[in-house]
Amino acid sequence: MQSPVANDYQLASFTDMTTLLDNDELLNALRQTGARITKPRKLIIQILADKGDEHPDAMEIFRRAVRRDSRISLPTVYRTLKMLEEHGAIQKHAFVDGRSRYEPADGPHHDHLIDMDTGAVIEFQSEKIERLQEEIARELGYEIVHHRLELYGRKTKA
Amino acid sequence: MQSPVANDYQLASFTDMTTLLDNDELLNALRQTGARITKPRKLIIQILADKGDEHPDAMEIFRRAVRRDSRISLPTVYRTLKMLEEHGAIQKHAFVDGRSRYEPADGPHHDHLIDMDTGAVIEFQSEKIERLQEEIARELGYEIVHHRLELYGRKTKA
DNA sequence: ATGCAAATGCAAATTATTTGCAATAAGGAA
DNA sequence: TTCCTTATTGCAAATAATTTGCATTTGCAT
Ligand SMILES: [Mn+2]
Ligand SMILES: [Mn+2]
Ligand SMILES: [Zn+2]
Ligand SMILES: [Zn+2]
Repeated sequence: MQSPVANDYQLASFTDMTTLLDNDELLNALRQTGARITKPRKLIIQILADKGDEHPDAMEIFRRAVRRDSRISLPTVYRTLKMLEEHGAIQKHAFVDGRSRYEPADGPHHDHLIDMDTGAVIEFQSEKIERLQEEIARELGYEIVHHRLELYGRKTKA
Repeated sequence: MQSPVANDYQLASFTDMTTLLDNDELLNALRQTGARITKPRKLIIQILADKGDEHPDAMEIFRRAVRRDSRISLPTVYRTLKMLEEHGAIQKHAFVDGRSRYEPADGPHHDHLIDMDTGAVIEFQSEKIERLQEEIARELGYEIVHHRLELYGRKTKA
């Protein structure tokens, strides 16, 4: 089962810094930019930090938020997500299914494998692939600003 | 300028089979499925086969079609594109900019590098990356059905 | 406590794509 | 060729995700 050479990739399960996002680190940073720390914002940030099922979309975040404060609105969820993304605190992914999904931007870079049957999102990282991408871009005369790598597949049966 | 080892990737400029798509091959295949070869369909297939600027979106295809027959409609363009995609004759890509873009599905697999300044789409292929993807999926217990790899970057200055 | 700009909620707008439906036309039969 | 059936079309309206206008509320510096 173990390959002769060290594995290139690894499952992206980082150290559990569950509460890193909502801890005042971010709130203070936001305050610094002149942004106001409102109740809806704190709530949304908390929800994103709660590593439940990963990569929720805006509607799912909205649902979870409503549970805790029914006065929140969907536009505010979108506005807050955009703000957090511009601040670099979260990342937005658009998988093939339409909606955008979000995740905290702490932890190292990784890409995704989507289970086509269950919708599950599995994270992985491959230094080799990252390097090859850089190399390819460089030889084409380009500098990569960002990239998108998604594998869509099904569990191997048996 | 040439690297010491053979290049893994290569620019995806295949043999120029410009008229492969619209030649009766496809039309007959479609006829076989019971589909009718209508004027709008022939037109759209021609447009896709005319390798002009690559990866046009539905609206662009619609514009080009209107030039040759002003009676065509946008829904018909979408319907025809969907049909061709289901038939495997074309591929649909959704880059970060929203709209979906289409290209004939002849030629070998390749991925894309998008010039963030000009919007230009550069094709490339890397056997190594493809292999690594397979390997990663396999070790995670998955079989890849399809994938998406897009590099977004800018021309290296100087 | 006050005041004001930033943020919110609601309704309406956007954008890309899809769908309902009556009219048209493809193409096999006669 | 002409007929006939039914797939396909064009148009208008519907979707679905996300965004925006605006009057009202709220954070927070004074
Ligand atoms: Mn992730
Ligand atoms: Mn291509
Ligand atoms: Zn990556
Ligand atoms: Zn590929």
